[in-house]
Amino acid sequence: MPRRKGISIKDVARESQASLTTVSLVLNNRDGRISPATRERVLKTVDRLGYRPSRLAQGLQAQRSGCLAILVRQLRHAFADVYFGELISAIHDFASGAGYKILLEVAHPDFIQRRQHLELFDRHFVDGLLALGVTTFDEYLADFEDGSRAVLIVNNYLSGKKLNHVKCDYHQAGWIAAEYLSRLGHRNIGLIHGAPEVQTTSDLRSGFEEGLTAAGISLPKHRTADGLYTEEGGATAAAELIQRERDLTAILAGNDKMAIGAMSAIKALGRRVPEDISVLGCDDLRGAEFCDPPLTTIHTPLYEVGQRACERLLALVEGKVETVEETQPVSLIVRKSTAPPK
Amino acid sequence: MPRRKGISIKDVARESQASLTTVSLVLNNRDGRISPATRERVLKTVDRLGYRPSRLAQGLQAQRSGCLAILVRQLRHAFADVYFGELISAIHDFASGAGYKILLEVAHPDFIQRRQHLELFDRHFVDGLLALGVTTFDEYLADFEDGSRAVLIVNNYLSGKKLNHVKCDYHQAGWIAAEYLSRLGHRNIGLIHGAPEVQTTSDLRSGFEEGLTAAGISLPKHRTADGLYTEEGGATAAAELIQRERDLTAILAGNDKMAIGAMSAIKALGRRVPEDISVLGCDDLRGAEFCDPPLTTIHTPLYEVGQRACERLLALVEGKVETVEETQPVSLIVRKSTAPPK
DNA sequence: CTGAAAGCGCTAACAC
DNA sequence: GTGTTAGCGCTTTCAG
Repeated sequence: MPRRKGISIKDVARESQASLTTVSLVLNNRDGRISPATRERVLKTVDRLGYRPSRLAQGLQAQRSGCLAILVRQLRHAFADVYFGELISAIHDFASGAGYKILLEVAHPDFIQRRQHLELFDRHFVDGLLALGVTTFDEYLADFEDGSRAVLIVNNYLSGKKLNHVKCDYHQAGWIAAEYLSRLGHRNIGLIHGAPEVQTTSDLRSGFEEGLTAAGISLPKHRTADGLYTEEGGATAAAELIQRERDLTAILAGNDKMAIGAMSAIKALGRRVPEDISVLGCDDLRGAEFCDPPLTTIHTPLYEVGQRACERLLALVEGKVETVEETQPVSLIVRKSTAPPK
Repeated sequence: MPRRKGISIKDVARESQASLTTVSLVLNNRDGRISPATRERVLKTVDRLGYRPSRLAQGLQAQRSGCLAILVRQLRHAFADVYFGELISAIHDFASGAGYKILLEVAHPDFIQRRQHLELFDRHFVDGLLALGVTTFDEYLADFEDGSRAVLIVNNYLSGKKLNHVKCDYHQAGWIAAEYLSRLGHRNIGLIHGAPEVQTTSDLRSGFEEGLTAAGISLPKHRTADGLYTEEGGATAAAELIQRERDLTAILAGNDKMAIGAMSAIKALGRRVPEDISVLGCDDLRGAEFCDPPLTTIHTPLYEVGQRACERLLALVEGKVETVEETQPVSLIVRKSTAPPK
């Protein structure tokens, strides 16, 4: 295999009868002082030789790599998850628009134990890091509390830890859900929540409970179940809730996946959605629209959160801001999976 | 935000009373010639200072970045696709085991037009590239035919182009499907195929046709339909096939997604799977096992293909091989969605 | 056994 | 306007 020759700035300088400096100045548009003729000559040569400055050398000089890391929680098939996929797409789009590359990392135990999350910065692999799927178990994140490295948690946060984040308002989501279902006339309402180690799970739940309380409705423990944020988990949880309380008329699920699982379980039990039981999701990811019946859900602006997270991270990287703590509003999308109780 | 100080090899040399060379030799285990005492002293200092060599400087010196790119076809939510997710996970796992980082890129038109696929190499962003979701439309890949850059197509290929690849044997998959369905006794068999611009689509189809022919069965055009590789597409295609030929007793779908879509359409039309119509998938991704009924499918070893692709790419990067053209065997996984015709 | 010095490719003071 | 030079952090001859 014929290896690339490797054209350097020296070659351009020689071939265009100019010095290294001149070439560099032209290429970096610091050419207020360069004569148009020279400029032209240099650019022609660059083009002819197909010269491209080495990022390695530029990075060494500038002490930055031009890369950002996406650190994803270790989950089976993390990269095959629509939720993460949506965020990754958003981040990638924004980053590449800003001239940054994206490095993919998975926070498996070995990665953490070898302190690679720090090495990423200290060895100049990346200039910043976005953490996805963060939970309270992720104690390594405390290493970033000193703010010496540009790190930002995407669509989550850790209560009590001083860590940058951009997220949706899950407390508001819970409140909106409670208000909507109670206003439809539901009284016996269940909750299928996600993994408790995820901070936003608690937020959704507390918002939901507060909203229900405001409407004079309680959420006893037997009307809640863990759906593990998966479809199968949602199905199991729904079946359990119905078994525990046969006159349940509505269910809020902590994400769309669990809502879809819940709907299939409800149908399998011979009940109808929404005639017998209303199901309300949360996320509004692709799929929510196309399931049967189309899912009423709380729209969390994930793509926007991903983009905004990336934008704010770059502000951190460039030292333009010290701290980022942002919460984006959510909204209700009414489709066909909810109705007044019979 | 207090920025990192940046400890360099110089600091270690000074603090440990040794020269740059000595420190470097110790760190790279080229220390046959270093006295144990010095060695110890250096390592202590490295540890105390928390020194980590800069990848930028090392890379500049070695003329390699230690990164590999995954270039994914531009699709809506490419990163949210189980198929790509499985491959990306496999590649990431292998690469990080081998000390390489993964860079994520999407082959959108702008990326190609700016020839960033070449820039990735020429600017030393990456040492190698894996292309996912390749189609015959991807003409930019011809730029890699000269073999000067380490590039490998994952689970596909381009007929007529001299490009490295590691893939599953989709021709065999088609043949196995034909043999299995015909042996069950089916004669009126339909095919829901994927996008024709994907080479493996043709392979599956030709293998299927050859297998059917060998069993004395034909596959007229009206028994085939495009399912776009999506669930909705599979559903639409199945409905159409059944409408065209009411005594169809079996369907092969080009991937599991389309098979699952087909099953839901069949059930929606009041037919049963497998009693009325058998459905056979291809992929055996998570989901195939858990749908209703569990899907009989052709298992394509995607995780293994991803790992192998990465391994072979590294061999290309390191100049150990010139060419890679590998095809992995597939196998039939019988579950509950197929049965003899009534 | 250890160190001085060159050089990877680039940028940016600082001359001229 | 343009060129010389030092230096980013590291590895690697080559001397001692």
